[in-house]
Amino acid sequence: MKKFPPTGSCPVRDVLSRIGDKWSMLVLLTLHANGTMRFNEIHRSLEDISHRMLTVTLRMLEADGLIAREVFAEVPPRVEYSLTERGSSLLPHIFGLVEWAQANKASIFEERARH
Amino acid sequence: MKKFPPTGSCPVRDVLSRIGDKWSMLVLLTLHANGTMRFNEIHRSLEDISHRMLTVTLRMLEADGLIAREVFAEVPPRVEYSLTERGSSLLPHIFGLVEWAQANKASIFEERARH
DNA sequence: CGGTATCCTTTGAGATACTG
DNA sequence: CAGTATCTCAAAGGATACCG
Repeated sequence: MKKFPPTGSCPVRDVLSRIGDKWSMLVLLTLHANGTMRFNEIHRSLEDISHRMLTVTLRMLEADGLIAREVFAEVPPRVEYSLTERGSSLLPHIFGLVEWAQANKASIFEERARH
Repeated sequence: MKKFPPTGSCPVRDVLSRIGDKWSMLVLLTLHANGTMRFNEIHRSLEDISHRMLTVTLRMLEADGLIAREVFAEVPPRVEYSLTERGSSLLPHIFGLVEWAQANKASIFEERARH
């Protein structure tokens, strides 16, 4: 029988658990859709993310090398975020999920209603 | 600017948040790898999932029509789980993510170490 | 503007015990 | 064997206030 070891010993589970959090995919999607964006642009694009969680999520994505952060020494300050190569390489797979969800959402909601 | 509306109004976010939880993908993966499985087989396959969370996850996947649950009226009881058509149709996209994670895990861990 | 820091609430999830 | 119920705790995440 094929087994799936605990998170601590499985790098794949580790990596996927990071992008599988509440906000990471959405940040990646909006950066892909809109190109380089400033902090508050991303904030407005996602609407219901809190200030704090946007910072946390951006830091995570940056630490994993999925997005790039560029600070401009201006007043008022300007910080721009964009997808890295690695971040871009992940996006087709996210789109795969999104398209599947779009194609299946109707029947899934029907199914739930029966339960 | 392209926007990404809140979960309550976005069916895609809703659907993806269900399979993006801690265990759903792993259950789907093990059912795909091993075919029809009993409750305790899945439990052993995942190793670190709790009894309770396995039940909860299975109920969710069943409610969304991604897995099928068949109860046999025997003593001791036997319950078998298997992927549905819809569940199977999701798997290629999960594999896309897994392969991406496998290909990128090494450089991601390096990147994290620098931060 | 783009953050940090703090506090507080909500959710996720494990442990344990009990049941048909 | 395959659950359900309860209890508990840790982690995620929101609100708010303050800072360079």
